[in-house]
Amino acid sequence: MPELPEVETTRRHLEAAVVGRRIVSAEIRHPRLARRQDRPADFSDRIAGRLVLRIDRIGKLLMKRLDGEVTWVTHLGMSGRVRLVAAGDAEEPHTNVVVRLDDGNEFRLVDPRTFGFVVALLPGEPGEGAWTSLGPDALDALPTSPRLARRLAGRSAPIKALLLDQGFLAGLGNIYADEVLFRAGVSPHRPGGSLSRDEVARIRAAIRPVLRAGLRHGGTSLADLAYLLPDGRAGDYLSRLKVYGRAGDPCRRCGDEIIRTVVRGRSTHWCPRCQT
DNA sequence: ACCTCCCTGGCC
DNA sequence: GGCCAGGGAGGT
Repeated sequence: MPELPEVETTRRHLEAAVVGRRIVSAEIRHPRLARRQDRPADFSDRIAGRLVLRIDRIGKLLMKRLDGEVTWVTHLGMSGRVRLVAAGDAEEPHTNVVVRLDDGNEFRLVDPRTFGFVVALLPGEPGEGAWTSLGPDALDALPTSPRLARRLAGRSAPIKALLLDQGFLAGLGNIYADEVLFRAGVSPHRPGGSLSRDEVARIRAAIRPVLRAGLRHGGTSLADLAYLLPDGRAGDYLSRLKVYGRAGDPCRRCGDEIIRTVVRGRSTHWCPRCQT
């Protein structure tokens, strides 16, 4: 599923292919994808004819900066992926947003479960971070460990839940949160406020290497191939995962069995021997 | 802090 | 035919 490494991989593909292009037209095929726009028709009206100046990523959000101070925001939800193809190419099912560019290519948002969305924001409208009060980006703005420790102090929620909370830290999802906690050697069930300074430092130190490793491999495409790169290739970080999806398999470090528990309704994979 | 909902494909 | 996957919003 699209978490920070998958969104960043997508961003890099888009940056290479879309920056400098002008948007010819945009079409929302599935109205639910425009649910964050006050008036759904605004999306097409606001981005048509505009030049793509830059593409940023904040947490799991893609922010396309257009001329006229318009920002086109895309969130992939949990089943969304971007396809970048020639306009005439056959369309996959669940192609819910189509944006035509002036070079004959199309940006297509394919999202079976429609948890993703697009929105076009004008200056002064609530932008990045406004709807969820997004925390610092886990890759680009990772707080120092004393700072993280301060923000964890007094928190009774399990650390896994805090890592998934986009207001606490933006970008981690279920896969990479489990991988970070394994690398740090910390149990996902530990209350945030119970972590020692050293444990916080280990978690902090694990975050960027785990995200960068995912990034190097083009992200994680699970067996369902819900996530693919914009050119249709699969990311291959799946085979490198240490705990996610490996319940019942031996821990790659100690050989004990990886177990699956549930934290806040989310499946959680960890090694009870390596993570305390 | 907890629950429910949204939504569809894949699997048993 | 029912359950599961889960990011995020909303309600209590």
